[in-house]
Amino acid sequence: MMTNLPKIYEPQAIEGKWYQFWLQNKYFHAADISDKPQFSIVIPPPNITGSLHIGHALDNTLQDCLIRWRRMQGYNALWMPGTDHAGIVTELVMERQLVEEGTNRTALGREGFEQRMWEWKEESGSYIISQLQQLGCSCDWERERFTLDAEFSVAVRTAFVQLYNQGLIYRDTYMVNWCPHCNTAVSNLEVEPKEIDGHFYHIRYPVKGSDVQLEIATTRPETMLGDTAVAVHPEDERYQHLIGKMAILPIQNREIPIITDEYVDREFGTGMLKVTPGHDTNDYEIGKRHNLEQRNIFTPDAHMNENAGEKYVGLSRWECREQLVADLKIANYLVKIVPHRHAVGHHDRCDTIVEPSISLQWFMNVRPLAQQAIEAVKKGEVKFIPERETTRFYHWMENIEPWPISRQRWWGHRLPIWYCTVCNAVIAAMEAPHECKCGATQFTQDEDVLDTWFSSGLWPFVTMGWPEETAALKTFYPNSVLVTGWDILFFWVARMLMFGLACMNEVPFRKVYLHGLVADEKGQKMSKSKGNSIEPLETITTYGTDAFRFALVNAGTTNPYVPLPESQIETGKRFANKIWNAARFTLMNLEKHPIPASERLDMPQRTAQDLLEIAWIRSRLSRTIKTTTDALENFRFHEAIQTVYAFLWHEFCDWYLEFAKQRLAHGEPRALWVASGVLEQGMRLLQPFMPFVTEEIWHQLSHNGMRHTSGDSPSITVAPWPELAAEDLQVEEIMETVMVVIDNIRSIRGELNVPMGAAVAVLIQSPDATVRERLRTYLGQYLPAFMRVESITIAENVSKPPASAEAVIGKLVIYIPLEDVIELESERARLNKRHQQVVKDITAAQKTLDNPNFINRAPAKVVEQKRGQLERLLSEQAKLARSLAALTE
RNA sequence: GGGCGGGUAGCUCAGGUGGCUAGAGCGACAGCCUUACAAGCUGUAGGCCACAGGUUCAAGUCCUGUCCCGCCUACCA
Repeated sequence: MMTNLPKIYEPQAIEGKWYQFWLQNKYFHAADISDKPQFSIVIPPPNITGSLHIGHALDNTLQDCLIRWRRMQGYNALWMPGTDHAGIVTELVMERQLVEEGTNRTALGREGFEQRMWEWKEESGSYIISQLQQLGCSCDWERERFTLDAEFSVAVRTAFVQLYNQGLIYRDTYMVNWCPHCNTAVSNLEVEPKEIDGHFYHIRYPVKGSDVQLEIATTRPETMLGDTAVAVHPEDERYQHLIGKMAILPIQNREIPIITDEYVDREFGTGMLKVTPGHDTNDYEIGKRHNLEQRNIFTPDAHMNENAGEKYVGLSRWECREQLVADLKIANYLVKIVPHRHAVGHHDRCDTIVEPSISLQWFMNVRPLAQQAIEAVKKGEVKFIPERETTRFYHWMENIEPWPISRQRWWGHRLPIWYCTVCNAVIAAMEAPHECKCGATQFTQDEDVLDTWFSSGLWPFVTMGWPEETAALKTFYPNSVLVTGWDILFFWVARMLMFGLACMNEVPFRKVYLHGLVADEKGQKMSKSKGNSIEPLETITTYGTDAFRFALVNAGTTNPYVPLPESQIETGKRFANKIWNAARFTLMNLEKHPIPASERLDMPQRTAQDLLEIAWIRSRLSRTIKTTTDALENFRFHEAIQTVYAFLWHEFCDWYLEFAKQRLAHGEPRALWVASGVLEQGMRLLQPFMPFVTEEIWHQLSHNGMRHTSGDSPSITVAPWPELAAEDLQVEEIMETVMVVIDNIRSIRGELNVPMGAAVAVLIQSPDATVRERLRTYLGQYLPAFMRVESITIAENVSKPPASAEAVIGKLVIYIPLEDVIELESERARLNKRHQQVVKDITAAQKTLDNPNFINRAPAKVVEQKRGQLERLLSEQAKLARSLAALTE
């Protein structure tokens, strides 16, 4: 038998054990074919080489709660796990590692580099998985996938070729965001505009055959080396005479036309725009409209190329800027430099300032798919929670631009594109072609790899076996829910939707729950680089996994930023300890009072013999089950855990167990037996949130004489979700009457500092026979659970004993004679405070009831309530006034 | 420039479709080692629900405006 349960809950002692138990018994496994209803979630695959950060912890805890809850409800619940190769980020980390080793990726070569990446993946790849397991995640690990595994490769090629054949994937020369550090094109989404303090450089451009000098403002003087025009607004009166003339580009002394374009803002700067079609998106558009030359002045790593002129070749962008400005100044072309704050695009992965450049890239025309996705959402095939995200989604999708999908990198899915070495024909195919239509048999495969989001966009169906028509695909697609942070709505969610519609002809998931990002106490997003982040594993070691999960779920609102103060984790730890001790108490007493075989603990309907507190706790439990279930249905995680917390702590522990103690003291163990039943159900309710401590307690209960009410389940993980018993409003109302009286007596004792050991006499006066009857029956049973009681007197009329404290609750009055302790002053103060409050409430209620419109228009029920309230208040006020008068005498 | 979210106790936050006296956790104060838990128990204090109007019998909740804070988004060089 037990009794050696430690007084303090020790999470470290049990967590590993239970996780292994769950794994060994395959409780997390979902069947491909099942009679049960399906429920499926795919994990947002974490970076293979990453480690668990606070954002993962929140995201995965919420998913685990949903999966564990549905599993208990009897769903065939699949949580599909896996990892992402994560393209550029991963490469960058590896590159840093290589530099430390004194080498670099060029030295290794493509094959050597890829091999290193795979080796690294093999050795560090399971790290993040083991961390997810420490967090308690109940993924179906047998199914684990990787976005770069062999099956994925087939799927990616299949999708690519299909989209290519539909004309949705094409190759084009276009202006893209170029990252000079990563040496690749990136998409708009990967560019983060950041405000920086820069300058406006005002530069003079002479006009050919004239003394006029144009004054042009720019934030990037070095790009003038690529200027091929100067533009003004067609209706700008100031410059009409210059239109069509040639300007002379300083330093290079190149002639460039002065053109007109609607794009130019007359109000901004000098109303005159230098046009650099090769390195500015807007200028590129202007250039196309006017057929201007596109001059590329940068090398891929953003140094100046030969087009920049001899003097500048080889300089970096910033060196060139400095040199050029100096040269302009000497040649007297520089008018002034003024400080100017503006947004500059940075590559989100390496924080390098991107260089818009023209290059030959592969694009995906996402517009038609975006339209389909919008329609699917409008038809309700997918729902966003919170709803406001729908607006953001529409806005993005309606303005979507072609997606550059090729990356000049090595770690990723290589484009399934081959070029004929003879006729340059472009062939998209699953494998290298054998023969070109020109007869040639030699091909080279495109060097580029796909944007990492291309493959993760296929995640919901590739993980289920696509392009094969597998049973899993049939069973689990579309997924039930997707849970992720709002910050990757466009990156990932939108893409999955489009790919799902393109490849499966069906949305990938029914609901998308977008939670906030974890922030510190100042509302700043937690991140390692800011140094303000909570380390999940350290937290788990210090507080225990369940405590951590408690805090995460409790914070899991849909606010854009969710603070996670340490105190919340502390609360989780205390809560775990609280229920641990409730179990300890229950078990210790069950040893002395074993449950007889005839006893039913499964919360059936109330029977006439039931003790009031048993009927009450049953009703409260039932309400808790209902509220918790409802909250989970609607993704209100905070409400769900708050409900269970409040029930277990403040109803079960604070009241019910105290009642049970009282019963035990009188040799009546039944309330205790029921306590074990309530606790068992409470553990089941809490299991999705705090799986470890609940499993431990649940087993302790079963190994120590308690017969479970959850059938033959071998683990709480697969035990049924608690079922509703009937709520009993009358029982709750009776108990409420008793509790209010007890609260008031406690309050008197507390305020008047009555020592714990002192027994009190309680006199209660009530004009209501029903109330008197209830209190006569029950107060004597329950009051002694909380204090020493000398006697209880209940009557229609009670005369106030001398030197007594009193409390008035509506028409009911409680007197407690306290000859030894009472101080008239403090008693008067107490009553006076209450009296003032009552008078205030009376005024308000009176005012409402005096309004004829209220009587006429408010629902009868509301009017009646208000009248009842006023009546009670008036009665209370009268009694308080009388007592105050008596005290003053 | 456009859009979204927020402003409720000292702090962090709850407050489905308006309706009894606006809640919780943490913190503060006072008192308790009451035989499950001092990581506990009991009691107390603390709110012009940002501000100003409006709708309504009734507003923390709905509408309009204002002021702050945060975020997303946009081509102002």
